[in-house]
Formats: sequence, structure tokens, C-alpha cells
Amino acid sequence: MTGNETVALLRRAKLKATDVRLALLGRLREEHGPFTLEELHQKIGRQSCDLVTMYRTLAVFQEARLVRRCDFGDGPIRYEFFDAHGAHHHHVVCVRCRSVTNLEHCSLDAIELKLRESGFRDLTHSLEFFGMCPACKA
Amino acid sequence: MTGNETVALLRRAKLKATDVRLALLGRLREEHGPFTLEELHQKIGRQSCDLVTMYRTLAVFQEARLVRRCDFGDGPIRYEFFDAHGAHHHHVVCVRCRSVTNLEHCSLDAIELKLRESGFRDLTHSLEFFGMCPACKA
DNA sequence: TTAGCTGCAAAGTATTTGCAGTGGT
DNA sequence: ACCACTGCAAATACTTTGCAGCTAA
Repeated sequence: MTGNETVALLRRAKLKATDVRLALLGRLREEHGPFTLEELHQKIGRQSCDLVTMYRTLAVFQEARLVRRCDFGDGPIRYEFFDAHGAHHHHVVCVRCRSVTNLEHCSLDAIELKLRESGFRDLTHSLEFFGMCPACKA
Repeated sequence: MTGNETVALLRRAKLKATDVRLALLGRLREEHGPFTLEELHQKIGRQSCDLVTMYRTLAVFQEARLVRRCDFGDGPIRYEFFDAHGAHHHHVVCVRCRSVTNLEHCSLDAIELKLRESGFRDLTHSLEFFGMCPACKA
């Protein structure tokens, strides 16, 4: 059952399985995103929790590596569910309609390996493509 | 003369060569950055222009492709001079001391080419690496 | 029971907008 | 002289902090 799996994910991260967290993480697991905090707040029902709780919860989720943070540089930060066992991917963002296309196969590990050899540690990276999507260009 | 070259850059972009713009673009050409808007404001002298003018000027510069925008996701946007004839590069940002290491040879053109074949146009990308630099790890 | 979670109010930081006046070309 | 540019004031957008009360484990 999806609900129980969501509870398990939270437990594993040593987080309490509250209504807010179950609703939020459940929604993120169902719909891929990435979504802004505002969009997520709407999706789980504005009355179901305070905006401040959203900020705090998403910060905690990110810390626990349950979500990944995406910054498209257009204002609000976006979040998407982070599957620990899946390969991560990057996005192509249409600058006109803001549609997001996922881009599988990230091959930047080679660069990170080189940086590691130079003494850098705990490396992560952020890569986003911006442009006009086929529909908008037409 | 560097000053005249800066004027020429502005003229070529069909922008008026005002004191503010000469000071700002001149500074960006001298020191690589990237710098936050606040840092740039300090560098050219706080009294030499209003913060609002900084925002507007940098937006115009970006539009004219005189500067490149860098978003490290830590609050303020940063800017660096964009040399139209030079290859662009990416950054490695230390999450502790915020030092920035430049990373030459960007090899993402291949990905952009594939996207172009899928109908995307006017592609740009943003790639930043985050981690602990050798000095901070010690 | 208690440490973690939440709501509400308030503050903080980054950025944008409106409008009137100034200055390059 | 004209239109781009600038300053000042105010507004907006996003996010964080403080504190008191609540709740899952």
C-alpha cells in the first residue's frame, strides 16, 4: 500500500509520520513535479497546513534526502521526489510556457570524480537547460 | 584603452555609455567574479548609483549578453562578465567558505544539440557544482 | 512524557514598479 | 529634442524566526 510505504520512508528518515508529512510526501510520490512550494500547498489543500510548515517540512525532507531542490532561477524554488535508488536527472525548462521536460542519463559523474581527485568532497551539482520548447517555438 | 573598449561594447549593444554603466561594466571586465549585485554596488562605490539602477542595469546587460547570471541558490543572484568570443565555463562553489573555482571546458553542447534535434530552440544552460573545497575539508 | 511538529504573527532579504526628473547622442 | 536612463519611494515576492501550544511515539 502506497500510504504505508510513505510512512516507512518517513520512519527510515527518523521523522514523525504526521498528517501533513504523509499528505505532502504522498503527493510528491504520486506526481513527479518539480513543483513550487505554493503549488504543493495547493495540491494538498491550503487548509491542511500553514505555508510556514510547508517551508519547514520541505527543508527537513531535503535534509533527509527525500526531495531534491530545483532552482530554475525564476523566483520560487521547486521540489521533486527524490528516489534514493533511481538515477537522478535534469530538466529542460521552456522559458515561455514553463513546461518541464525530464532529461535522463546524467553524465557529470566523471567531472565530479576529477574534482574529488583535486580534494573536493561531498559534491553535488545543479544543471538546468533553458530554451523554447517545440510547441512554443511554433 | 580599456575605457574606450568598454564604451565600444556598450555602443555595440545599442546602450548609452553613461557613467554608471562604464563603471559597472569596466569593473566586471577587470575582475572576473561572479559577484552579487550588492558586492558590485560596493565595488563601484555606493554613492555612484542607486541600488535600483544596479538591478535595472544588470538586467539590461544580461539582455544584451554582456553579463552572465549565476544562481548559486543561496540567496542573491551573481553576475560575471560574459566574453562573447570566449568559451563559457562553470563553477565549483564551496558550501562552507563560498569560494568559487572556475571549471573550463564545458561539454554540454552535445546535449544541447540533441535537444535542438527534438525541436527546442534558443538553448542555454546553468550548471553549478557544490561541495567542500580542499581547504575547508581539512 | 517528551522531543518533535505545527500555527500564527512578525521580521528579513531580494527584487520590482511607478513616476518624475536628468542626461547622452 | 528625444528617448533612454536614473533616483527615490513604495510595493511585492519569497523565505525565515520566535514562541506558545499540540501530538506521534
